[in-house]
Amino acid sequence: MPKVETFNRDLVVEQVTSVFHDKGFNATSMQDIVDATGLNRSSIYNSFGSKHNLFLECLKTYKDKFGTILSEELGVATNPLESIKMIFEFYLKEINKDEQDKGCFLVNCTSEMANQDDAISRFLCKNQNDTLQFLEDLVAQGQQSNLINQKKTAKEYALYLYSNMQGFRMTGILISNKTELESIKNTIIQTLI
Amino acid sequence: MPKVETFNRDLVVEQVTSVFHDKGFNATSMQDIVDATGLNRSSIYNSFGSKHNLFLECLKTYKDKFGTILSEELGVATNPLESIKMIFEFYLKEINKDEQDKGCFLVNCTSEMANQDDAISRFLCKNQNDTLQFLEDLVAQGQQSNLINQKKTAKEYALYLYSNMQGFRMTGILISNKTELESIKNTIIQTLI
DNA sequence: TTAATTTTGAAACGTTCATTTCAAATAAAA
DNA sequence: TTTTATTTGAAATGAACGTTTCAAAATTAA
Repeated sequence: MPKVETFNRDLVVEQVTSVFHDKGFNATSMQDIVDATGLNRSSIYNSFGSKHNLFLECLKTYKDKFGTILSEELGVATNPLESIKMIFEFYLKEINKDEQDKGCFLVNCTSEMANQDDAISRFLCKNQNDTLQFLEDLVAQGQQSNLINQKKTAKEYALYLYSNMQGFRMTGILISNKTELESIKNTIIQTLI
Repeated sequence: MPKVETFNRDLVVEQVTSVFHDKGFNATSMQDIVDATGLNRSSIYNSFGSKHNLFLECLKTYKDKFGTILSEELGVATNPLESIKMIFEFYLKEINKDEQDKGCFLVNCTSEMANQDDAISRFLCKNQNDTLQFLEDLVAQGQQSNLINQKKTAKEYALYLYSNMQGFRMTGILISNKTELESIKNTIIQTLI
């Protein structure tokens, strides 16, 4: 029967994601991917189909991993407002970790490909809607317990927070000053209180 | 003496900007640029030097044009808070005009190239600092006239607004609903009052 | 141990890339 | 009108692109 894939698929996806995240889809060549993984071209095509397909898999894995880590972190939150704070603190940590100022893979992908590639666009839209729903639930709970003001509806605050998440990630590309970024985070939260 | 350029440089830059804005730097080929302008390759190289140089010129022109139009619009503002509101209303109009959901050329460029290209990065940083200073001045004036609260310093609010400008432009790529976008704008302003 | 099936390595595929070349066309200065 | 400097058009440059090919190597069920 068949010889089986010898490489670690998860590891390969992680290595490729790192390249895509750094350079974007279009600036990343198949040669870059070969170099980053040490795999042969034919192994990559055999296992992933195409550069585009490989990119999509990286994107999905990144989103899942990101979501999982975030969920874990939010587990210790004592209330919904605390959860929202922790989301931005999580982003802040991500920005500080990001020494090459690559920004968020998902945000970059939106900027580069949302208007060019239907499959990517659908994925990003779905991800966006999930995030908005998640935020709306959090805000609604926060408003019920009077931790978050009622000047706006939960849905409106969800949109506001989502927009700020993207802006925060973008801002982190050119601004690395921790104090400045923390100030932005605090100002965003101030709106809800 | 010399034969003189027959084409309209401003028009050409505008045509090329449109392509770069739509597809980004890396996905735009020299052939795309030839097609968009109707010029010959050698004319382009003769007049602009390289794809990279042409891109930089487009970026600078975009920024200048953008800044000029915005300044004109802000001319009718009755006070600093009104000016800030109008900035976001201007962005809102830009998003609504943007039927192909291309997003902001400058934001997209930050996402695609800030961590890859020193010349571009320097330009973007300078532009960012100018914008931050402009916002800080506006906020400071607004605080002096008690139109904007003093929960945060002018500099902190400038950073917050800058981050929101980027987020707003990013959000506009995937969200086209005018009401939702307007709600985001209002929530951002609410923070200052 | 053999047969069946897949993954691999290395090379090649045709296409497109950004850029260059250079003679011909052009236009203003002399 | 001639000279001089420059822009053009068309073609070519070599390198890099994403993808395919195919025989050889590898693995496991029979």
